[in-house]
Amino acid sequence: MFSKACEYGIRATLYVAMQSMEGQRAGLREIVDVTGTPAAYMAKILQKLVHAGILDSVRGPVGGFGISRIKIDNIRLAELVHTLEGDRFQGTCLLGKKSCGDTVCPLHNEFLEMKEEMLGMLENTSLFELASQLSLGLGTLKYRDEGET
Amino acid sequence: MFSKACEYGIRATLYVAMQSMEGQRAGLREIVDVTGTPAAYMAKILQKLVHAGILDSVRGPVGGFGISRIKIDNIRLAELVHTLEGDRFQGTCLLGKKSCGDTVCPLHNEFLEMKEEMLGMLENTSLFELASQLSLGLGTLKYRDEGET
DNA sequence: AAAATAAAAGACTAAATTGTCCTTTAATAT
DNA sequence: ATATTAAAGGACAATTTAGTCTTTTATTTT
Ligand code: FES
Ligand code: FES
Repeated sequence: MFSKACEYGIRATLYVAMQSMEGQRAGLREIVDVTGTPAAYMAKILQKLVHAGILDSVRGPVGGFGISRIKIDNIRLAELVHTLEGDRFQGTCLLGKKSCGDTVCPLHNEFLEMKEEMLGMLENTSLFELASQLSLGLGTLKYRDEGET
Repeated sequence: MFSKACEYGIRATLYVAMQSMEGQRAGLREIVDVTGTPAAYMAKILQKLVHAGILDSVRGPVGGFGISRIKIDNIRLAELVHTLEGDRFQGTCLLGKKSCGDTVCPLHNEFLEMKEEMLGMLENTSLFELASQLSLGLGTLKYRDEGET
């Protein structure tokens, strides 16, 4: 569904959001540990999120990544996905057309409703909703079936 | 959403189905022309579909690809996708877990309904439905925004 | 039987994605 | 000031996906 970069990025962002809500910064080491993802690769992804203005970072001791409460409330999954995947989920076609324009792919009609629902979901789900659930212990950020031998 | 191989494969299969319903075999040249896809790559994909028992093929003049009426009626999009993508869409997680098992990813709850709908759609949409629509002139197999300078 | 046709098969190249490593820069603490 | 810490940055390696090219095999036509 999503690229690895996007998966990792979502997981990291949610962890950072969770920590920021507790007034804590999250360091790379910590993020990588709690998500079980490749450190150097995650560093790149975090960098991208900082560049995009989604996360903020400070260097040095006591440094790490954070995200403001305003952003936690306002940033939607769609923005995260767009930052990490580009246009791949931006109002586009299931079968690879650039957009569902004038002429339409063979799956357009069958999947129209489903697609609207999915894009709506991405557009309406805030980081806050997701991070809150995580704080309540619903859901995990680290998967056994991934890396980590 | 889907890989190129899968996109191309779906488009090709639908064209072959359309032609088979008219009692015509479809050759690679023709398929490539009508879908606007890279010929040699499409050949690989068609081969895979033949191996999977979805399409049949005959060599030599008057040869080409076909699909039986029974298969047109019974094969669902899910089978096609599974053949061309492996398990990537097989009852699995939006965020990359192998399956929505005991512990669940942060998107599981929000997207559960949507995902069920999508998997249901893949499972319930037959080639016949899609090919019929194409025969009626609804939908296109060749995209301007793709290759083909 | 030969010539022509079209799929099968396999080896290969190109590009994108994923992942690693190593150096630099900024912040803090001693 | 200097040593330490942690992110930033860039160059690289590995893997996967996408795409090409060339030869072989099966079928049909002449
Ligand atoms: S044209 Fe393909 S989903 Fe709309
Ligand atoms: S666990 Fe991720 S969608 Fe179910």
